[in-house]
This record gives sequence, structure tokens and C-alpha cells, in this order.
Amino acid sequence: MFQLTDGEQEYLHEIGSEINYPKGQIIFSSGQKTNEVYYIISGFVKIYRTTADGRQVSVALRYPGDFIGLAEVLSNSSERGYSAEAMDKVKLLITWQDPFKKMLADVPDFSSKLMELMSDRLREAQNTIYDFIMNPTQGRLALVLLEMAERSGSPGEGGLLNVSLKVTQEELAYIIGASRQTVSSLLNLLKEDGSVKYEGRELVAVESRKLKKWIQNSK
Amino acid sequence: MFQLTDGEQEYLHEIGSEINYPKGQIIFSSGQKTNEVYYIISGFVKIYRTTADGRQVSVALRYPGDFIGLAEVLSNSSERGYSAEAMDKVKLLITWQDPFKKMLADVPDFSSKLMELMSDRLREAQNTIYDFIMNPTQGRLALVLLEMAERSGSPGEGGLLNVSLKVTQEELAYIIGASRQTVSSLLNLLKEDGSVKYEGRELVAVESRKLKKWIQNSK
DNA sequence: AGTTCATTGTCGTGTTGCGGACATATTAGT
DNA sequence: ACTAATATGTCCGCAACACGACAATGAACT
Repeated sequence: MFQLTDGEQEYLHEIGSEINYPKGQIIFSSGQKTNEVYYIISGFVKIYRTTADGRQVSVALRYPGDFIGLAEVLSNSSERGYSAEAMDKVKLLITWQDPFKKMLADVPDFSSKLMELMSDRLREAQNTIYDFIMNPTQGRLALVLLEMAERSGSPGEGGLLNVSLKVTQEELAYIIGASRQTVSSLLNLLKEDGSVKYEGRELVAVESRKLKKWIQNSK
Repeated sequence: MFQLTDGEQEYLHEIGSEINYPKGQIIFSSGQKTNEVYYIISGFVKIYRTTADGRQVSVALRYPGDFIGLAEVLSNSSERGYSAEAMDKVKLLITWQDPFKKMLADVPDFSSKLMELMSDRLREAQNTIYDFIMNPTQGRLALVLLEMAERSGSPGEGGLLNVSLKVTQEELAYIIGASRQTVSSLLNLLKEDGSVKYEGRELVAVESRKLKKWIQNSK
């Protein structure tokens, strides 16, 4: 996986500034001018677009240690193609694109590291496409829950992952491209099955073994 | 769009060799060792994966002027994640990864150009995800036909695009994640509508205006 | 503690699209 | 030209899911 060196972290802190966003805060919006690159210190960020009829479609989730708003800067496109929203309390490092580009030129290997990052992301996006074609709704739901749990959870015994996630069903529906109602019933199936454990409206654990049974042959 | 300079083209020809593949030829397969990078001179290439039960899922199409097999090389992953197959007569330029990486270091701006390419591709992949969520089958079919026509066709008057494409309906089904039968009926609707024109089994023209009416609000 | 708002559960009903089956048409092989 | 292999058209039953409606539950604000 993608990992910055201490030196790179330091450099980023020098040219950027830390900001905290509350849950639901919009970080940037589709159509806006491209000025900054963000580095995620903690929390989840949703990359999405709002359709003409008001629906949301999210195309990716970004996790700590990842950059957002990067593609536009690297490809010199002046407008954001997607919006970004904090799904959680999020701590970001904001850097303006000029010093960021200078860093690209200054710091050896940073450029090739970003190249790796972009390649990984492309692969991820292709996997998402693959999953969309292969998996019916329940599989996609399982996939997303698993991914979020793996990114943020602490492993217990067996395939158990302890997490602490407050994500509404509507949000999940946007991510997997399903209706809210369908997510509701599917989640209940997963609960009965013991694949996921909720405390109130907070997801507290997932049983990855069981969860994987809902996913189609992934390869 | 992505475009190589003459100098870069020349360099590539020096370190690589041209090869012709017939339609249906597999260029590389998922799981294979990563050794080469390919540059498409002419023809279409399908990037796909075969599922356990034999179905194919294609996640992208690549057109002339694009690289394939690039992501694995840039991210130093030793195995191909997807397979690539010629959808046409395809002319490729094969380069081994070592001289290719040397070129990256040698040729100024080549690296940043590839960065742009990767960014564009990521954006494309995200758009594909978006379209999958937003568009029902007929919309996805229209999108793919339009894209292929735009990439290979010569524009006539109005929104007309003259092309010459031999793609089976099964192939289209793999690309849009639908069943062969559904593609068959939808294509007939498109023909009746005048959105596409066939001569035998060859697609010869698309009426982009009409075709676009089958696509949901794309932004 | 009470009111308000957001979130979730659960019905119907209607549509879309899959997948099997089979006929027909077209292309390729020898 | 004849045969085999591929590709296409079409019908039908079935399952998955969307979408509207509304109730019930839980959370947040004052």
C-alpha cells in the first residue's frame, strides 16, 4: 500500500495546513476551480456527484493516508469533476497546488510514488466496475462494509473486525447504487446472519468470513 | 487528450517493436508476469477478466494512442490484474519494462505526461462507475456505442458518424454487464429508432444526437 | 421532558432484465 | 457447395429491485 516517508510527511506539513472538518462538511464541489490538494490524516471521505434529479452517486471512498483532489491537479484540469464530503470527523492537510507541484519536482521519488498511487487507484476503480457487474446488490453491500471495516477496524479473533462506524443506510445506498429500502432489508439479513453487529445505529463489528459469503467469486 | 510528441514516438520505436495481432488474439492474461508495456497504434483492445463460471467482464476499452499494461509497470506489481484482447486487427508497439522505465527517467516531461494519462483514466473509470449506477442497460449500451464510434469514426453531416465496427452482441453484453438477449432486443430498438445503422453484422453509422437520447443526464 | 426531525422497517405494485429454450440466419472450414 | 460452428431473434417464466406510502423508532434541540 501507499505510504509516505517521514520526510515527505514533514514537507507536506510545511507547505500545508491542518484542518478539521465535521461530518457532512463538503470539502470541494464538482465544477469548482481546482486549487488545492488534500491529504487525509484521519476519517473517511466520499467522492461523489449529484445528479440532475438530486440523487447522489458516489464513485469512491478515500481513507487516511490517501490524497484527494489529486487527479485534477496532476492532469491540469481546472475544474473538479467530482465533489468530496467528509463522512466522519475528518482531519486533512491542505496544500495549494503550486507548492505541491514544486514538491513533486523537489522531492526525489515522490513523483514515482504518486504514479504508484494513481495506478493503484485505477486498479481499484476497475475492480469496482468489475464488482458492479458481477455482484448483485447484496454482494456490493457486503463489499463496501468489508472495505470500510478493514480500513478502520481493529481485528479481533477469527475473522472478526471491531469497528465504530456511523453510516446511514441512505449513504450506503448511494455508494452501492441501490435504493434505501433495499439496503434496509439487506442489512437486516446481514444482522440475522451474524455478518455484522450493530449497537443502535452504529456498526460495531463485522465477521469478515461470513460477510464474504455474500460476495460472488471475486476472482 | 493524451498525445505523444514526435520525439517520444521515435524513442518508443527505438526501444520497442511493432506487432500485429488478429482479432481475438490475447495480448496478455490476468495472473501473468508483468514484463511489457504496449502502445496502441491502431485498433481496439478490451481489458477484462474472466470469472470462475466462465463469464467475461470487461472493465475498459483502450483505443489508438493509449498505453496498455501500464498500471502494473508503474506500480511495480509483478502480476497482471486483468487480461487484454484485441477486438480488431490491432497494431501494437511492445516495449520491455526496463527500457520503458529508462525512458521515463530520460525523457523530460514524459513522466508528467503519463501522470496526466493515469489521471484521465482514473476519471474515465469513475465516470464508468457513475454511468453504471445512473444508467439502465439501454443507456450503457448507447454510451458504449457512442464512445466506440467517436473514437474510430469519421463525422458526416449533423450528428452522424460513419464507422466500421464488427462487434458481436455477446461482446457488447460483456462490456455493459448485460445478457446477450437483452442486447439483441435493445439493438433492434436502436436500429428502428435510426440511432444506429447496420449492414449485415457490421455497424456502419451512428446518429449521435438520437443515440444520446437513450442516455440519462450525464452530468 | 417534549417536540421536531432524521432514520429505519415494511408493505404493495410495477418494471427491468436474466436465463433457458429454440428457431433462424450468417459466416467459416474443407 | 455442404456442413459445422457462430451469431442473432424471440418467447416466456421468474427473481431482483425500484419507488411510493406510511408507520415506528431513535436522536437532537431547546
